[in-house]
Amino acid sequence: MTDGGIDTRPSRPATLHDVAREAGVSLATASRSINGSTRKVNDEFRERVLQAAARLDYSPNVPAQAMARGTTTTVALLVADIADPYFSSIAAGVVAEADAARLIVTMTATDRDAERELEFVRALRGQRPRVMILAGSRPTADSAESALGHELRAYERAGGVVVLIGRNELGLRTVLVDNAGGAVALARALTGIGYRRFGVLTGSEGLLAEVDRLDGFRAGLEAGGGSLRDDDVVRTAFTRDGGYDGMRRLLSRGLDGIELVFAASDIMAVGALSAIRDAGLTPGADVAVAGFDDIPTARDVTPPLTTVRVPLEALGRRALRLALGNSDAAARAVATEVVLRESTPART
Amino acid sequence: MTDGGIDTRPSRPATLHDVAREAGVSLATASRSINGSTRKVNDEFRERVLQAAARLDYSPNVPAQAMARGTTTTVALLVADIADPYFSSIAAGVVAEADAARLIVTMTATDRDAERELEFVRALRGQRPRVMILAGSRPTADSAESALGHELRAYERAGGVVVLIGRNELGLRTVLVDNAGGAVALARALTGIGYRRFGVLTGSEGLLAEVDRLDGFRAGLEAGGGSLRDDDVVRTAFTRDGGYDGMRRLLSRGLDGIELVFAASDIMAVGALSAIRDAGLTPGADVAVAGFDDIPTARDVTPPLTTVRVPLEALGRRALRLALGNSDAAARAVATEVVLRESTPART
DNA sequence: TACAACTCAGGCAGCGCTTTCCCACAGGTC
DNA sequence: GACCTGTGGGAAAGCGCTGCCTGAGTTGTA
Repeated sequence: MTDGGIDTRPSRPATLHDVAREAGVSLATASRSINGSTRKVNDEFRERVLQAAARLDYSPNVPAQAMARGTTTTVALLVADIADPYFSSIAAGVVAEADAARLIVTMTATDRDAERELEFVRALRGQRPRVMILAGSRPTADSAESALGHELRAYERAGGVVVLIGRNELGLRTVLVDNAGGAVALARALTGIGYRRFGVLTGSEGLLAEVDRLDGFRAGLEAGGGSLRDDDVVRTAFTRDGGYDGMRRLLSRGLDGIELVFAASDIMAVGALSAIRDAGLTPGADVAVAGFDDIPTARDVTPPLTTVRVPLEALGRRALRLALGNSDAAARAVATEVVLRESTPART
Repeated sequence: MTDGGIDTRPSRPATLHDVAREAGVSLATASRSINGSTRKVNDEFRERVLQAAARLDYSPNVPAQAMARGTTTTVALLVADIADPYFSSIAAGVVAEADAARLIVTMTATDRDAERELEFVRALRGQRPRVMILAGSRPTADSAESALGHELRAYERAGGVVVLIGRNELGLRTVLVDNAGGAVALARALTGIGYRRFGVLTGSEGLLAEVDRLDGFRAGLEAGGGSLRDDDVVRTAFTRDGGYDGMRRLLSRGLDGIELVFAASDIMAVGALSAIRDAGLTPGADVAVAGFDDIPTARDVTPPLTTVRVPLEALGRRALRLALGNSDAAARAVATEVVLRESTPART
């Protein structure tokens, strides 16, 4: 870490006070020059201040500014799992939008643990973020629920704004995905290309997304003339391995006429594809598969996966816009779009 | 947003002062009770303070604490692209480790733009984070380089610590990946199962990772008796589409005896697989493909991709540990591991 | 009884910044 | 020339918290 002749002793960072002294002006003038207030500052003074700041490598102390101004420039984002493409895409959207608003994003993972989520909300509240965004659907009712609600309400009462993504509770601002509509459209598209007998892999936690997708799919089948028997609905974990296991269960029990398996998320569908292949069958040809979300991988598996595109990054952007008071972001659920690919070849 | 009978007027959040008054103790005692200092506090007093805090929904103002204490609890993380599994995995590691150290992570994306990176470093410096982590290799030399170095050095001089992931410049702390070693091992493994004639898809930006992987692969081939002609090395974008294009170039030019194409990253390899398939060939059988990184998708494509595993999350954890002064994290480059899968069937 | 030695609550001075408020001065008007 | 108005720099009061310092009260010892 040595640096030649340059002085590397840890010295305290330059303060505005230092800059003011160096420029030979008052603290107030220095402040006004650097961050530009409503007040005007003589050009020559400003120039002097700016040069002094550059000379001292001055960088305004954000916490101090926050305190003096009584407001921060922070957005807190709470997701279930950062490495999950679903959430990292949302995060990318939030960050991009925050960027445009010159806000900075702090990010934390709950690991899908309601206890941790509560704990983090509590801790994050202390940061006095302007906005708190919670992504990731959770079971509709649980013990930590009321505590979470209490915490979030206290935060809002103190002037914060919270936005929920993909869940609708507690009377808070929400960005919803049109899961039901997408599932309806998917079912109709599939019946439209000749499928009649279906199976479903869905989660077992009662998440909002799970329920809406299954209900929507059912409704769409009804409209399109497809059929789904209750015991062809397999409940399993909402993960790749869950999809694999669920599909295996279906296969070992005997497909019994099922032509297409709808997995309630793409990662489950990916697991299902592997299970089909491991059983010696060819996905698409022997049994078709469709998913939901359109994660990037969906294009890259073989056969490419039919799915419903959820504009994840847009979801993140919209959440922040909504928080910042952009009312058109408050519109109805984010639209989804059916994407037919080779995992569901047309049946003629 | 209405709330029944409860008062929802935005009121200023409770301060420690309020809590102290409510509990009938001094500010100092309230502070000591809530955050626990070296000083002891009478149990009864503490209890009273804690209850008052709960009653008022008190949440300590972190920026104010930061200022009073003269130190924050923030880690700033700068990555190229949050939605990229490579970076989101690293981020997950950083966040997990930060969590353990009760630090919170702020995250920003540079979009692979050196200008933006510089701008962000400047802005982040103002947050006075304890640690700054920059992930994502960049061309070794460019115009913004010296400015970036200046900024980072100023930050370190003021007591911060910066860690670079996957790049080694400016004499800063670094977490390095053993790209060369992994590539050597991969080449030997591939020659070991019978491959002799190779092609390579690599990036065109001169990134450290690109260079090391290619050099290592060459060295491994030499040792293992494989051959790689200079004009069988295709330089293209370090992305999925770059991989697709590069492979197509190779195919349309004629494979000319190439048995296996090594793509310098998994996403490029995924693109290459698609290109091969689109050309009517079967990846694995007609031409083998290997990648690098072992992103989750690598298992899910068909055929599953042979690659070199880079423990991305561990990389993130290690970066933070290193920053926090855990010296064993300063050890040598993070080891990588060859993972042979069906995209490179043994040639007998 | 007197005094030393502790213990621990409370007072208060900052931390680095923004933002009134005050005031000096320049320019304009009658 | 007296007065008003507008402009813009500087002094100073906080923002919410921590941590040093003071000093009151308690216990122990001679």
